Amino acid sequence: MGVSFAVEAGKAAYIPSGHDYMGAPEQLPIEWVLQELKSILEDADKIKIGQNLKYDRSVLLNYGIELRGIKFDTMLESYVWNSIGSRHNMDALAQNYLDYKTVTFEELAGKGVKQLAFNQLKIEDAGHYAAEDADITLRLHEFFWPQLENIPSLKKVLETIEMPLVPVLSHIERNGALVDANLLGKHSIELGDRLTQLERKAYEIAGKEFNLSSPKQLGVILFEQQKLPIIKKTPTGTPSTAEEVLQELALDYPLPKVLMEYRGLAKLKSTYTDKLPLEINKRTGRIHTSYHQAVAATGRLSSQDPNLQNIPIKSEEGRRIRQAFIAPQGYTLIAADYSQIELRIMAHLSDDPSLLTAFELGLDVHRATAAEVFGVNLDSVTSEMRRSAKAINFGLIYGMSAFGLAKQLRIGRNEAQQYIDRYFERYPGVQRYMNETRALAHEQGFVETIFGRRLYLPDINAKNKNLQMGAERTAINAPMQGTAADIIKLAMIGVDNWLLGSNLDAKLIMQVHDELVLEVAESEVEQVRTGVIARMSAAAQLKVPLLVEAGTGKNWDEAH
DNA sequence: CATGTCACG
DNA sequence: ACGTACGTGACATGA
Repeated sequence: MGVSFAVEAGKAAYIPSGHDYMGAPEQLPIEWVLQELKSILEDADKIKIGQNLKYDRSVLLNYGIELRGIKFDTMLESYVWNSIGSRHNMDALAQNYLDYKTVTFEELAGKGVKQLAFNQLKIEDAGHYAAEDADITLRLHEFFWPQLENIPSLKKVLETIEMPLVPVLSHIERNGALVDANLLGKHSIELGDRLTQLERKAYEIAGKEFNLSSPKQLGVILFEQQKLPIIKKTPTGTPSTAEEVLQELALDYPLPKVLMEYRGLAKLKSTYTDKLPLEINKRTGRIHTSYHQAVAATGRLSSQDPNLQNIPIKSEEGRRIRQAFIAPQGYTLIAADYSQIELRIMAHLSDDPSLLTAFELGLDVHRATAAEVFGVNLDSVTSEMRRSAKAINFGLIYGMSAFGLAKQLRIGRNEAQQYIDRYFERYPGVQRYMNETRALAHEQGFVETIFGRRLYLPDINAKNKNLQMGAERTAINAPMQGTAADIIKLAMIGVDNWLLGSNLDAKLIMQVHDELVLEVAESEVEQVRTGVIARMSAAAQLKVPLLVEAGTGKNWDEAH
């Protein structure tokens, strides 16, 4: 509809172009406006400041303009400055940091079905709104940047991680992923049949029909009609019908087992096999998610519309959904993921000799932990011991309690405590690191990743002990989860820039926290695989090697 | 729009 | 006595 900009705080301009309400004045054609601006927008030496520039970059690219010189993004400045202080949309930032109330789009255009489109807004109104956006963005930059410059680690996170990542994410979003809608359609029909059967079975056991997808109706059947024991309550005090409850009830009663199967399949159908085909872009024939760079407090990305970071994998049925993510004719998918990256980061941070040695020797770390905790040789570790050790390792990353471990492993609390005690005896460095991290969090009110990204913990000294303990768990977890996020972001920048500067027919199409997925011409698979592994492994120099495993295949499941 | 549930790392 | 593992996003239900 138009372009707004500002070069000096307090002054801004709007060039209207596409407004077409009754009586709208004649305007410059957008193609002409952009042609005139093209040389500035594409000049890498003319620095650009914006709010969520990934979006602007993409819009401009639709008009054949490659936005260069993306130097500062106020959304990301805010996120690096304080990832949880506020939401990072411009209206909130203006309110929080400039004490300025912006005109919201709703105030201008109304809301609901009667809301006006932007091209229906009076040029005077639109002009004020759009110019204010530009002005406020510039003022926000002038607020954030001097403060970020004062904290070198934050400046570095912004300049070497978040800003260079913007075009990379834009590339991935625009590349999109190819999905076989036909295959998903067949899967949907099959799931539908199985759900109908399960429904019948449930009605038979219950003696009447009810909506299996309604926790409320289900609660009546289970706890009032069938009088099954209440194992857990939801936060509102109603009896819970969650998976773990059903699992326990299933030991003694027939209906919960049917419900568990129903829920699992219904989730796959409603969220994935039915919906993903609808997300395929008509023009490109591919699925284009949006990656959000300023949502997760720890530094991770999130994926939305659709979320491609929670595509099923754990069940056989789930893997069939991954099989629908395919490579086009002549291409292959590569899925490269970091092996145990958070535990490796824990080894690095804690400097624990046993943990460092385990990774240096390339041991199966859960097996090694089991050997230590249960006092046996590596060769004598049973699968049960390994399972327990794995739960302990994950628990440590999450800042677990004996209670949590006991629940996870379905063992007594005392036994769980013994496991933990034994672990800390064998890995004293880890215990020291955990204690130091908690103390530091209390002292300074935030924790940091290896790269200096901060996570503030407003509840770390709260009177409410639950809040405080929650903040302590976050304090333990955030440096590991956040450092892993920093590392893969650096790897993405390295991989994307390498591919762009090469003649390789290969592109990034997805990121799933510790995994990158690429679509590569068949003839170049080995070259790209080697290059990706090298760049992911070299994204950071830790005291332990960063192991990357990369598989290939015609679909995402096969590539794992 | 809140709630409960469940998919992923 | 109570609540207790970290981080997300999407769906169906029902008020």
